[in-house]
Amino acid sequence: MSTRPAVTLAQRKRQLVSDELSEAALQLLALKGFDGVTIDEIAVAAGVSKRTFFRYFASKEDVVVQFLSGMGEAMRAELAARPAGEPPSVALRHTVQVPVAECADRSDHAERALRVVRLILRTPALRARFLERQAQWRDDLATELGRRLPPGPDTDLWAHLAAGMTLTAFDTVLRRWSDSDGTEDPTTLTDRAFTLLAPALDSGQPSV
Amino acid sequence: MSTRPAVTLAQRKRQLVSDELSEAALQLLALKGFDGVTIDEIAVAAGVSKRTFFRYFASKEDVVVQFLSGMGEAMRAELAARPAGEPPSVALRHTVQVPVAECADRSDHAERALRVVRLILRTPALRARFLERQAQWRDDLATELGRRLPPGPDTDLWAHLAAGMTLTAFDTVLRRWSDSDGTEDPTTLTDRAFTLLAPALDSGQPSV
DNA sequence: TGCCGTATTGACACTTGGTGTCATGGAGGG
DNA sequence: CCCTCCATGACACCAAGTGTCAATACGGCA
Repeated sequence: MSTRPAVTLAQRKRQLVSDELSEAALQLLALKGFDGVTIDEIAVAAGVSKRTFFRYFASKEDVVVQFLSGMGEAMRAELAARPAGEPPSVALRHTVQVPVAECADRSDHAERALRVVRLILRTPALRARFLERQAQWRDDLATELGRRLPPGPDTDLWAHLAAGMTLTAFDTVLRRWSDSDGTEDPTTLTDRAFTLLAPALDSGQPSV
Repeated sequence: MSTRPAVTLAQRKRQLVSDELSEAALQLLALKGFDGVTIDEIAVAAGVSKRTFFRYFASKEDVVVQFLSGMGEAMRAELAARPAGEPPSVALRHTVQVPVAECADRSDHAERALRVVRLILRTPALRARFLERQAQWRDDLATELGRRLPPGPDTDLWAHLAAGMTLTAFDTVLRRWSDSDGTEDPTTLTDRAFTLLAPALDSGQPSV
């Protein structure tokens, strides 16, 4: 066959185990709550040993949070791709819409996302990890925003605040979406949020 | 003697143990890092058993985070005390200045605060707990803001976003203060941040 | 003064999260 | 056919928390 497959069999096997673990964990956690499930249970359910679990995930929180891992990079990439002349409020709104759209579309994937988000928001340990991850995204967005601006004394401060407002909007939308059990449309919610934020995002830029 | 002292001897003893524990923990954690200190060490240093430690603090993180526990309530109270007619940006700026002022004043208390904040910001587990606590404060500020506004369809959304912006400003100021080793003045930093946020805080209120 | 209910504590055992180490076994390459 | 690499499981181990129980000290009361 192909002498040099783009993805080796070992890699696919690894992915398979990871998926199995993820699946088992989400199933059990949603069913019995975060503290009601031990890692041994998850590992056994996935047909591996506890030690192997920790070769795929750094912690119990990690299984859940890694489910949303792509969002940060997706947002950063979207922001980087927005045209330079675009007003910040528009660029950032589109940035947030990227992960939000994943929740908005009506598919089994979206339904699973709702379950995960609900689990995160109502479990303090998970919520804490999620916020930590958000803080990381905030820094990434801030540096990306810094690239779009002429350097000035308040540029860095403004970038961090703007990134913070953006993530605040994201977090708020996510919570309302979760609390409403997915009935509220996160896309229009995001638009409304950015209407409120726009004055600061667009006119608040430092005047040297 | 007084037949019914306002604070009993038992209560004072409890406070004493708590202080001793806090002191020992902060000392050791700042010295050897969060993961470099076991709870046994802290307990022994304070002259109690590990079991007693957990009767005063829920977790290792809790010792540190509880050090800042007053801030949330102080902010909520300050916001509640601001005059009703005051523009949101002014009221919220003063709200943030309350905890910031504790860092700004040049005293041994402020120096200790700097050590604690630095420890929190550079320790992922502590940072996560701190963000969790901030999320709580955000909800509190949001409900307090809701009281100042006429009820409308976007009032709740606006309140959460405004509270989020406020806490973002707080977090950003804290980080710059910590990164600059306390040389940057957090008070003026806060003022600058709210100058940037004011357009959204004051004009962004929902029109029905 | 002597007794009793209550709160604090230390000791101990136990569960669970998380890590280091090693031996095994299977897949693929020469 | 052998050799190397990598994933895995088994095991021991540490540290975070928690439940339980006995001892002790405090405060009220007769």
